[in-house]
Amino acid sequence: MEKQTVTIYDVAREAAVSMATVSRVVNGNPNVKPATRKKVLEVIDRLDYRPNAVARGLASKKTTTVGVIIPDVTNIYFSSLARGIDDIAMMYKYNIILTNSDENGGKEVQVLNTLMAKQVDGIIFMGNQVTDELREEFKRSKAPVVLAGSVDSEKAQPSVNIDYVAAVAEAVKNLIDHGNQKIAFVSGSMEQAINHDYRLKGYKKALKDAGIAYDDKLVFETDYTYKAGQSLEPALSAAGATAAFVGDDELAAGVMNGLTDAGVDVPSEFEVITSNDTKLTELVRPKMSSITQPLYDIGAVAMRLLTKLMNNETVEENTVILPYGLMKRSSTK
Amino acid sequence: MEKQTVTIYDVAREAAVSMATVSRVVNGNPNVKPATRKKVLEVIDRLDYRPNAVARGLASKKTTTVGVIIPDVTNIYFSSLARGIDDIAMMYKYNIILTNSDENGGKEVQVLNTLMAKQVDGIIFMGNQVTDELREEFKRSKAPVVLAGSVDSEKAQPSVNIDYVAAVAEAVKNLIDHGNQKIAFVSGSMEQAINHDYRLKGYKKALKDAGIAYDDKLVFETDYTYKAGQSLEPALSAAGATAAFVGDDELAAGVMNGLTDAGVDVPSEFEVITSNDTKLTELVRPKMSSITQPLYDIGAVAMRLLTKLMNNETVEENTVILPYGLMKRSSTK
DNA sequence: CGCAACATTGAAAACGCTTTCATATCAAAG
DNA sequence: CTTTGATATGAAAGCGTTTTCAATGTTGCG
Repeated sequence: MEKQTVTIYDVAREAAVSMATVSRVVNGNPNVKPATRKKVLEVIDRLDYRPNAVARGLASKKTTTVGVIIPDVTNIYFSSLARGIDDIAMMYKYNIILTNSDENGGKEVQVLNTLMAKQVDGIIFMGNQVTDELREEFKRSKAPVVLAGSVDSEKAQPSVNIDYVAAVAEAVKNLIDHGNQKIAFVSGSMEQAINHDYRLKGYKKALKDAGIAYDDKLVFETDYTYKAGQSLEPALSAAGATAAFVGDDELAAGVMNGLTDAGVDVPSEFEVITSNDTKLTELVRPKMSSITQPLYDIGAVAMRLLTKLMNNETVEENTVILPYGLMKRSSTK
Repeated sequence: MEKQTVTIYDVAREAAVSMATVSRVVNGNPNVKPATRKKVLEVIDRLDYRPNAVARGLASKKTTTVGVIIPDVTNIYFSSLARGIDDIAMMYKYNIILTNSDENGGKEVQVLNTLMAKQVDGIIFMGNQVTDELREEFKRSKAPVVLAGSVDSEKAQPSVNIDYVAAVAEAVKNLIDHGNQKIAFVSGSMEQAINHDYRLKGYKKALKDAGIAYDDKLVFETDYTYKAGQSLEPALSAAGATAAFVGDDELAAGVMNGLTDAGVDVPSEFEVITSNDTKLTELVRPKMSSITQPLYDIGAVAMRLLTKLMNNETVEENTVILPYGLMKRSSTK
């Protein structure tokens, strides 16, 4: 009892018009006599006709779906962006094919290829390591690609971000102003552009401005997990750090809880400032001070930018920088 | 300079074979002489041919993509399921079209329709309120639908869940065993089947078993947000509750922090147990005791079930119940 | 060597729509 | 009435595959 599908042809026959006319009314083409339109609409309603988007995609070469590559949906930072992306996408009648990449280069390339095979009209990429291979794929893609909350040292792709260098510098300066001399820099892999090309740069800048020598013993490269942060405490203390800038909220929560559990009081004995201003910052105690980012908007703006690109509209600026801020909560003095 | 796409026809011409043969090698059909296969493969490689999935979808009536309806990606409970779904989907060569519904019936119906228009091969639905309209749409869908971590009182759809009634009953019994007599039931909308048909039932059962009278003054219906939980404190105290079962982790974190901030000590003065065992339970202090659920697995199993359904394999049991547990952390005595 | 049986291949018809181009229709103008 | 310039409509050619069916090759065996 396979359900029978009604096609545009059925509608045409029943309404005694041509497929072309049905297509016109379905697509809102104005060149249809109102009476005809009405007649067709009635038949469509009666037969419960629903256009087949696949056929449409083949004929029109537009699928109204965009691919979204995300490191891990489970990471609030990225899922917040994703939410912004999806909302705007829906607003513009696009759908999202979402795939987790785990920031794994091989997987990313593979995913990118299947997205292209599926003829997505555009792609939003999140992930902070754009390998050469990936960059090549981006180039060969006929669908525009925009990076959201992610940077590429080559700056080849349109992207939406905040000014990470300035934001981190400001955050670290804040820590310095509180009298800290030994400030740890805790982040994910240094291979990621966002860490070595932006955050670390901001960190160094703040130190330099304050006349503090850079000491790579204070740089902790780990992964973006709660556990990783939690187990960092002994090392942090051993290095003599009295404060830390952390590149991810979950990681920061781990760091903070690890400290607290070890009897180090935050913020009186150790200050922590984090980067992404996700809801996690408010959940933990003490609440975490953070660089603030318009997470939802980064996604939303990236998607909006993508719609323009897909539409061949000229965009004034391919690299958009959204404003950041510093939110003082209770993990800093 | 529109990028030129190479089609199966180009490959056929260059390899001096028919499209049919190319199609065969692309699809791994064994009826091709090894020599021919090799020749075709070389041409494919040389021309960098990539099959157009849309055309393929039209011709084969299979798109290898499934639709996923999620209340909000930003909610860790659901994003954890989504992660399981995506991983298994990828394993079976499917892609995911992900859309947020905000549990809004109208939006859900609309989304469902566009998914069907896009000819998805199957659908995974998350959201705990299956309206009649939605149920109708499910029925008319020729793509199989499975509910993940979500229940429908009608039990019409295949689904993957835990035994909510038993789990909640056990959680509440635990609270009772600690000497609590006035236990609050805090959840989202009572219109959701999971709340009124399952959790509340479990709650009542536990009370009854312990000979405690049910008092609807202890039932707090709110929304699943941190803020909502946080602002519940005065009401909770006013009702004289000394413990609470909460239906969502973020909400529970709010409840707990609200209590703590108001000077009520958890767990000595007030115990809290939550439902979803997401990472949040470990982030907050005190860590939250929770019903444990195999979140990732719920998604994974749902997707696996869906693959079977899409494949017309006979499945022994449409309604799968995964095991739950109780994890004692520090928000209960 | 001849033929059955099977392995390979190709031609062409779908798949369900959009879009171009030509034809028809029609109201207003001459 | 004819002519003209829209305005409406239809025919048919794609879009890039899969798939069916028939045709052709090939092999083994008597």
